[in-house]
Amino acid sequence: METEKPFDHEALCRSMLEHNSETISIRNPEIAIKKLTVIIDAALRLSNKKGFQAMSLRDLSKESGVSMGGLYAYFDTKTTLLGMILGEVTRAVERELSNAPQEVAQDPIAHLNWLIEHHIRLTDKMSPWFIFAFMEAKSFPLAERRIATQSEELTERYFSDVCARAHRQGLLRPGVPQILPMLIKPLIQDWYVKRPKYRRRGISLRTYILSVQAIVMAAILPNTEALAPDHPEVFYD
Amino acid sequence: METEKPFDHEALCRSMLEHNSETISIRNPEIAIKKLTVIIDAALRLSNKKGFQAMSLRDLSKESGVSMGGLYAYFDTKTTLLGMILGEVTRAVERELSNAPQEVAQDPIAHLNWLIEHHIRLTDKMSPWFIFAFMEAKSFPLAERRIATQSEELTERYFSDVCARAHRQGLLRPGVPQILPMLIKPLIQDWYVKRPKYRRRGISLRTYILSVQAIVMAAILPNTEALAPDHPEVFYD
DNA sequence: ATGTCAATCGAGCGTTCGCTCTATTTTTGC
DNA sequence: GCAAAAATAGAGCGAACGCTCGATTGACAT
Repeated sequence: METEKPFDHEALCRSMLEHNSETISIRNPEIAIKKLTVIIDAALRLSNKKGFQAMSLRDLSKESGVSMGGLYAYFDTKTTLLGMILGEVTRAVERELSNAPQEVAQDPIAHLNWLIEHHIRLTDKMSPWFIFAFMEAKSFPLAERRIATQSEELTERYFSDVCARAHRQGLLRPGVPQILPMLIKPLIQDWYVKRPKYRRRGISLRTYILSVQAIVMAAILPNTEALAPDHPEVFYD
Repeated sequence: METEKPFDHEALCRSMLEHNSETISIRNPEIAIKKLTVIIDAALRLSNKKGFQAMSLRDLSKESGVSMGGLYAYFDTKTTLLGMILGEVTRAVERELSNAPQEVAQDPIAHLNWLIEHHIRLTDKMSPWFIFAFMEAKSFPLAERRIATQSEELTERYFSDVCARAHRQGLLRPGVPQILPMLIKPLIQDWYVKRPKYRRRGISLRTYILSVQAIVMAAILPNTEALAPDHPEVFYD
């Protein structure tokens, strides 16, 4: 069973190897990256199907084609494997969302739309990773859960900072809920958390992004009429 | 102050007993309800802390104070226990959201606000149940997962029906995303999925409800300026 | 060819799992 | 007050778990 190749899976595993070199006992990086890719791929597939706890290492061995002993050359504990995947997700978010283009970052409204679009696109490309991080967060050991919480708060700060800047510049209409920045994340998350539903209904990634942007813009901008002249297919007629 | 308690665990467990009488071998209903309440209470506590799969029946026995053999008087399989809880959640949603007051149901906008408020309040009162259903949905066996999916679609239809009615009556502004009804659910879910965060920041239930309503109203109504004259504490100054 | 070491394997270890079953205690009917 | 019935307890069963480790393979320098 072969699934579609995710976004630069190999590059993610290379980064993963660098950040976990002390627990990975394989010396040859080429071999390590190739095999790590196979293992992580299988782990995400199995884990997202029936849960990380329910995935046994014998399942993982069978699905990846790597023996039990082979697996333990890449992690010393099942929990370590979990932490390795989580770490890669948080790194990706920080890497992708922190560097908005200069001309976008100057305008808070454009910046907010940029954050929404790129966050959704990132979670789309890395959806198995984000599904994993979201669903298994509660079973993390305390240390790893702290990291997850901080990552979540970082993401939210991107939104709240840009909203605060917009507010300071007088760009917000009256009556914008103070918790709006907290509610952007769940709007974004729904794309990968309930992805089969959107696929079933034929909702495209582009439509989804435009819709979330439209909702957030309607919530914060004074003049909402001028919003959606292009893209008529996205909206009620 | 006399409070009707439609949502306390005992009433839910009574309903649960009625709907699972064939798998529960206890004859005396009083005993059954009392003990079932203790068991379910413990099961939700343990399961929401570390996941249903990770909760062993020995854990559950210890936490609830009921012996292993005692537990199996109430379910024949661990999976059955999962299904019993899920069934009660779906029944509660259907029961609570299907009967809006006549005067509310006549106005689509008022109806939508009513649905938002009552859905959030329901999930608040039954939050351990909803957290359980949300987090463990993927580990359901196929049959139970079908039920969960149908329940999810039913909830969404409440929103999409009322939006369609509003649209037919010409109450929507131009540029309302067609997938907006799908995105109301995640806005509602965030209250219980990330409840500790909202508690940590001192966000009240009332503030949360008003905020979600404000965002949805801003997304669909032509004239959004008149929205939030009362409740100034909820919004940006 | 041979010695060396990284890479790989999978049977086996101790533990814990879901679940059962008999023994025991508590409640009920008269 | 005492059988009969209902409710409860927890040791025990086979299976599956996370994890280990000595045996085996493959690659390469000499």
